[in-house]
Amino acid sequence: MSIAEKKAENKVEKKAENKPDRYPRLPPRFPCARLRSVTTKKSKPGSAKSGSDATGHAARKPMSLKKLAEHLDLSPATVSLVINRSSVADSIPQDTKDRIFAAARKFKYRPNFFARSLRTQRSFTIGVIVPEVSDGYSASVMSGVEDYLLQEGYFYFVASHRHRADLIDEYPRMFLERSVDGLIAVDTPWHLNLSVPVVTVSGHNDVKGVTNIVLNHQRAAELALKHLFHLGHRQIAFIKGQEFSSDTEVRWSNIERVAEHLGLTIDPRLVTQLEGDSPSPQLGYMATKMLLASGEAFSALFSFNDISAMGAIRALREASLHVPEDVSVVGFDDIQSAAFQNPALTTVRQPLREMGRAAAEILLKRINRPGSELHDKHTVEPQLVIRETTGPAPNGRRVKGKQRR
Amino acid sequence: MSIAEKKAENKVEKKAENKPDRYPRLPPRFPCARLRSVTTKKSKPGSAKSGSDATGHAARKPMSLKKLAEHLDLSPATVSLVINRSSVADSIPQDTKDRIFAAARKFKYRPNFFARSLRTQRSFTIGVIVPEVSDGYSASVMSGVEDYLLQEGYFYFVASHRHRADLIDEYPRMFLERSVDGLIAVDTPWHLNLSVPVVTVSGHNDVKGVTNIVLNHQRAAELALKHLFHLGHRQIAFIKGQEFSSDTEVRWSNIERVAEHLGLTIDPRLVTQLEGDSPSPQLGYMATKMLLASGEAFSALFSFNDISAMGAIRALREASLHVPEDVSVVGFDDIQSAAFQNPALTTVRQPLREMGRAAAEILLKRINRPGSELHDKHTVEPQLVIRETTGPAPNGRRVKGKQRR
DNA sequence: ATTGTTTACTAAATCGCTTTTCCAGAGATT
DNA sequence: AATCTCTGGAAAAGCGATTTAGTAAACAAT
Repeated sequence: MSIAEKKAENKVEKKAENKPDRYPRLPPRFPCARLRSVTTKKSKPGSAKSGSDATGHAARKPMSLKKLAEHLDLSPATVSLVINRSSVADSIPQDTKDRIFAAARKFKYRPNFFARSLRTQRSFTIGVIVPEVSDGYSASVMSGVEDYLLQEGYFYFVASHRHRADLIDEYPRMFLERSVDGLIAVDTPWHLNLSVPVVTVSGHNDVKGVTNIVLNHQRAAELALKHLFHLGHRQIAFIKGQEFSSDTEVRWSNIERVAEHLGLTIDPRLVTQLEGDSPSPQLGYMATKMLLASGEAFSALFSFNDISAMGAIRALREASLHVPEDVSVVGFDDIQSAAFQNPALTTVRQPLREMGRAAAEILLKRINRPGSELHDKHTVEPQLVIRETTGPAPNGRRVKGKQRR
Repeated sequence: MSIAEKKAENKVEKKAENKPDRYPRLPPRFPCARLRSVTTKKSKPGSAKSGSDATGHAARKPMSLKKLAEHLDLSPATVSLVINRSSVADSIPQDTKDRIFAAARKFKYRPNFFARSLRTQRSFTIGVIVPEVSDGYSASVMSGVEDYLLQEGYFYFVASHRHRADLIDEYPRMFLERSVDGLIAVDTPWHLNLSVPVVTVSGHNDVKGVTNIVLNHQRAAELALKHLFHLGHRQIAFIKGQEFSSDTEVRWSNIERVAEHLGLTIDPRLVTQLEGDSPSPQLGYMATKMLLASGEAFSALFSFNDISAMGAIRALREASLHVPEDVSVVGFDDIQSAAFQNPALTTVRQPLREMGRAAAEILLKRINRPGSELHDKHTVEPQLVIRETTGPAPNGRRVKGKQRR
């Protein structure tokens, strides 16, 4: 056959151009998306020209497997097998492999993602659904998710449902249509039992097949309430999370339980709830206004999150109450700016980034080892960060209003 | 032919099952990703079972075009043409079309995304590159981007480069490998000239083929400086943005220009810069410490963003300086919590969400009408939000330290 | 009766890759 | 000499669509 002859030619050629630079390292089975997979070696980021040329050229005629094989006088099958480091290619001499890698590198060959995904039924993409990207909570979690995902060669889609029930239903379907390999739902009520692995962050519904990453809420409640209790606070007000927030219920029931253990009675008149889905402190401000309007006395306030605590503090100040002299305030989350509030916010820290990372890690594990037994819960620990918004309860343990009982 | 016979049969069948519910509306050419495209009609979100069944079933055997065609006794070509509302299908009787839509609906047919993208070379996906997802600036912009994108049936990938030059180079390439239809770069220096449309938000490099969405920085500088000037401030300190932040330079040069117009001289000793890429107020705190350590007098401080302004205020307070009595502070961005600082922050608002939306809109326009002339700049207007951190300059126009000149 | 024109579809060629199956030749073994 | 086992690779069947270039049948017009 003429192929044999041509191959001989090629071998000569090959020796001439046999540069020692190897084909970029690829992951075991799926080269596409790894970091640094095909770095152009010395293009200075500063030089617009090099970028322009490099990509302009590559984009004009993206090398296909077939053309590459043709050029090498090999079949596409062989090239594919070698490039994917299939064990079937074990019998192929290093020589040939080197030629293949060299050519791939030379022509900047990159497998077409769609073709590949079409064949393999894998997208190396996962879907992340959050209430709102620009919300600090979701964003922190996503940051952790991304961290792990990109490192593992996965990309992710994001969709914000903004608490619209129809979207909470719709987006997962759309993700599925796009053939994501898995889903992460952040702070989103979850009911669906999908055909791909799902991990939630702060999801509390027990749906079979989904893993929930959750905070140890009992511990969180203990940290906050014991802290206040030891400072002498007995009349404690609470701002619960919004109805739709998936942590609201669990958090609250744990607070109730811990309060009982401590012998603290929770006055229902000192409990309010955030209403509305704005990510601004406004909601906490409103809730606190209501608390104050009720005329009930309280010396401490435990708010659902830091953002609402900020609003609460403003409301207190407007009522001429000093924090923490008159009222102590404890937030939740420990967002970046908590430490820089005036006064700096005492808060219960959630390791949001770590939770995101864990979610991604567990998800990929489930995707890649479908057999492994799945734990339906992964718990992380909160941490109390004491700053300036909490202090000893004022004498008489209340700030104003009539004394109860 | 037997096909004709079978068709006749089918027509009878059709009349029997001809429900008036139409196949979900599809976009002109590409049905896949539109919102609400295939909503299951009355599955209550609350019912786990319905979700489970619906998707469990659909996932088991996703209907393919071929099988659908087979079932209809038509060729895949016909079905495809009809479903995509191709004009070639104009000659097909409404009757048949209805049958097709009905069947598609009945079997929940959804075209395989990869197969389709493979053929059409379009992914209906765009890549968004940001410094860091969990940074408020990026997140707000992304929120706007997402808004428009999802509404138009596009999805997006996110990647955070965290200011690593190699990633700034790498991620766009990875996006390209994934065949995104376009790219949005947020607050990221941009040099590449890619084969797909690119829009930057706050990018200031003139790369041909990329559209920059930018703030009117001259106006922003005017708003802030005139405000301070009219309050009597003459010794104004500045915190510039980080070296790597793409707005830093433009913002600063505009401040210089406007200051000159106003007859304000900027004392180089009153200019510091944020260092490090933490998204916390810490950076502004450090910068202000240095400002204070220099011993130079100033009665106002214009900070690069709200986050750093928070840190600055804390540093000032620690130095026993009152805001705004001793020093007025102006931030930038108007993030959600700015209004809830204590005191509430005066700041220059950037319409970040709108900028993101505009970026997405312009990008899609360029993707879908490649011919249209492209404007390389789209400017949006800032707005001064006066709150509590600015006030009249103290007598003598300085707070402490030796008087200059 | 022949020639257009519609009408209503279909065949078949991709898109670019993966992967199983097969196969020819070389060397080793019986 | 016949059989076996490696080696080194090729063929081909998909994956699930899109889309161009037809084509048979029906009808109309000349």
